[in-house]
Amino acid sequence: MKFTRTFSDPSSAARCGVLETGHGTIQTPIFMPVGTVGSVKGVYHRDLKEDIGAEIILGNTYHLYLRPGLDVLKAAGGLHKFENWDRPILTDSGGFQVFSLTGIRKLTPEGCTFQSHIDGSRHTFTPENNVDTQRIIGADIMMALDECCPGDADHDYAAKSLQLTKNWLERYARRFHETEPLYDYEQTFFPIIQGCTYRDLRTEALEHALQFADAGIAIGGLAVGEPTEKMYEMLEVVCPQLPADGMVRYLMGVGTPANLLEAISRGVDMFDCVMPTRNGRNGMLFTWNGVMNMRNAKWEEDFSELDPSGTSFVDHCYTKAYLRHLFISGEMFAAMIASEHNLAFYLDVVRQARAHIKAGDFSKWKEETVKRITARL
RNA sequence: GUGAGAUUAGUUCAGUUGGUAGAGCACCAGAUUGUGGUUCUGGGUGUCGUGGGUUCGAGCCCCACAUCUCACC
Repeated sequence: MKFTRTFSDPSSAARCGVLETGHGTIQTPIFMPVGTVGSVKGVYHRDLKEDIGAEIILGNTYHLYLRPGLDVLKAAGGLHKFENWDRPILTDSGGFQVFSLTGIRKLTPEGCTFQSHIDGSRHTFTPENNVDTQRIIGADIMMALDECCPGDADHDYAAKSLQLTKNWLERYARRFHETEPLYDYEQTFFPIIQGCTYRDLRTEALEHALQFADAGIAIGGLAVGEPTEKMYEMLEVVCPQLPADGMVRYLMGVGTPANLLEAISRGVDMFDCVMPTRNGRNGMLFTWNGVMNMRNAKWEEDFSELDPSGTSFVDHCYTKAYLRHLFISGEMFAAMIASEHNLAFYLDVVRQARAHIKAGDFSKWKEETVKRITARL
């Protein structure tokens, strides 16, 4: 895997680049739709490619390990074949799920044990078996197993948590280099920088993680309860200390469209977030002119097209009133339309960002755009 | 036609010895950041069927009427 920086914005840390994978190249900055269990909920793969323009999607190791399970994934020949997606896939290790979603989990020197949210069965993730699992899934980009430290943790907790993440990273890297891909394309893995909101810990984390990084590195443990300004501050601490060339920067789990633009201006290249799909399923639409809650009564008789400036076909063939009706009626079609629109919008946001970085007017454009897209309609 | 029961929020219903009413769902609004097709937070939106009566005071007690349900001629 190879990352090449192609353009840099003169007035900010924003940059463009190209990430080459075994399933094609990715233009950065990029947003990656989340497809936890092998499906971007409610969206056809055809639309992901042709309408939305997704260049890479996510899968989740925790969820896929529990269901359908490794036997099925192995028999299918990996996740790409299983879900019929021929572009790159990135898998989260499942560390976030194990630490944030499951109440019942226990840390051991070996790894972490947890109970399945499906049937309560007990399982253990270790850095070693996590590598093996992501080999079977066949992700182009595998994520290291880490502990996602809460945003409000004190320094003592965050420091101990970081030690665990560092130890697991070393073991993860060792296993990764001892093993080979199971399928006929290259795999790489990204280390994850933790350290909560503490400058010293973030610096310690990135210096350690860089020893194990190949073409990319992730910034984790942000947008997990800390103020947004703290998140930006941490990006300003971390990004300048990363190599300018050859290493793509992935901010995990972020965020709102405004978060994306602010992070891009601070040097981030890759994003993923459940917000366009999850919030979309709940009636929230993101647009260039602001955010709409499609459940609101004010759309009841608004027969204008969904989003006149939208790039998706759904923006022009359905009306606001119709989508509100579908949401109020609990129709699954509502979730499908909203997901399609939001993902198309997110991909349009990073597409426009790339264009403005290349045009050299990114900072000015970002300031104006953030004001527009954060309005409430 | 006779008898019994019922009538309170959009809906299903609660409402103590009489002190101008409250739950679920729905609805309205807000949250949601490495996805448990969610979850959470806030909001009561009312001519207590109608008209009288008793009472300092009636959703509650009394009378009449209306409507609905059931049973019986």
